[in-house]
Amino acid sequence: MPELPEVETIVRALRDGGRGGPPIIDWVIEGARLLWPRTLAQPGQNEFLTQITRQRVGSVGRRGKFILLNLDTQTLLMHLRMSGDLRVEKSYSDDHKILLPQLHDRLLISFTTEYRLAFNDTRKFGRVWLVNDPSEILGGLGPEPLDDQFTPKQLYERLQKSKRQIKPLLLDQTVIAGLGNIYTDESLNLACIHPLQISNTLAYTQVEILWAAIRRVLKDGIARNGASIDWVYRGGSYQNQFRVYQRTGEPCLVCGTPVEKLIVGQRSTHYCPMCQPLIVS
DNA sequence: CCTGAAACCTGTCTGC
DNA sequence: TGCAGACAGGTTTCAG
Repeated sequence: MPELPEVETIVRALRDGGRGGPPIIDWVIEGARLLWPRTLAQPGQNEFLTQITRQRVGSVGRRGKFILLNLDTQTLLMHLRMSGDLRVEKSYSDDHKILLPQLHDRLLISFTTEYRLAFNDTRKFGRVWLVNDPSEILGGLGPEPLDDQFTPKQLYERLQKSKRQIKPLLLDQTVIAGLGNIYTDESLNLACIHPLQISNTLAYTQVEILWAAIRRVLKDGIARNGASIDWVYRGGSYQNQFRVYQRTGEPCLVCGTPVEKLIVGQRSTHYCPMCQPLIVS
């Protein structure tokens, strides 16, 4: 499911309330139930359950597609991968019975507030880490695209360093953090760049346009609470703004040419062959 | 260094 | 109706 805008939407809901649940800031963890052991990447199950108990949620953050719960002495990192989602809900029914986990719940973290955080993940690709130093997991990530620190020059230098196709490069989280298949296709279309264009052939002007396109698309995605596709993600309406993603055969909104699809790096890739020509030099 | 394929999983949709 | 196959918002690992 989630790329940067969907993860940001979830993070804001944990912080401020929303998506059906109250904020979890300042809540104290009472315990945890691991329903699918492989969801826990680090540490072992016993250490995890012991260490997380009685820690307070000081703040909630995001880095790329990672969700960060900053606890008293440690950080809980969560990555939703393809089909993960979080719910904040009551642990008990009105007659004080513990509510059963929902289908595909993989981890339940209960708070002393009688609420719990459910990590739900149909495809079981999602992972959580409880670590002392988050940089051990997040250290390799590229820049945050919406940060003030992130400049066109910075993007240009990274693209110049590589001769890879631009689409797989933008999906590489060590190059730039947070883009996934949807927002990469949308960014490249907005910037009029072919997904197979070799990154170091892009002129600085084009990279400036791409930089602006990436930020525009991500900000619009956040403004609409992300995109809901198929059965996976709750809320979000950015799917109604798609310019090319999943619009194969439909007319380009700019020139009317049918949107084409090809496979790049094993990922479906949607683009307008007229607006996004491959420039061979 | 780069690309492509496979693996990790379950569910949905399409076409025969 | 049933079933095989393709495909899905991500990442890692391995072969060439």
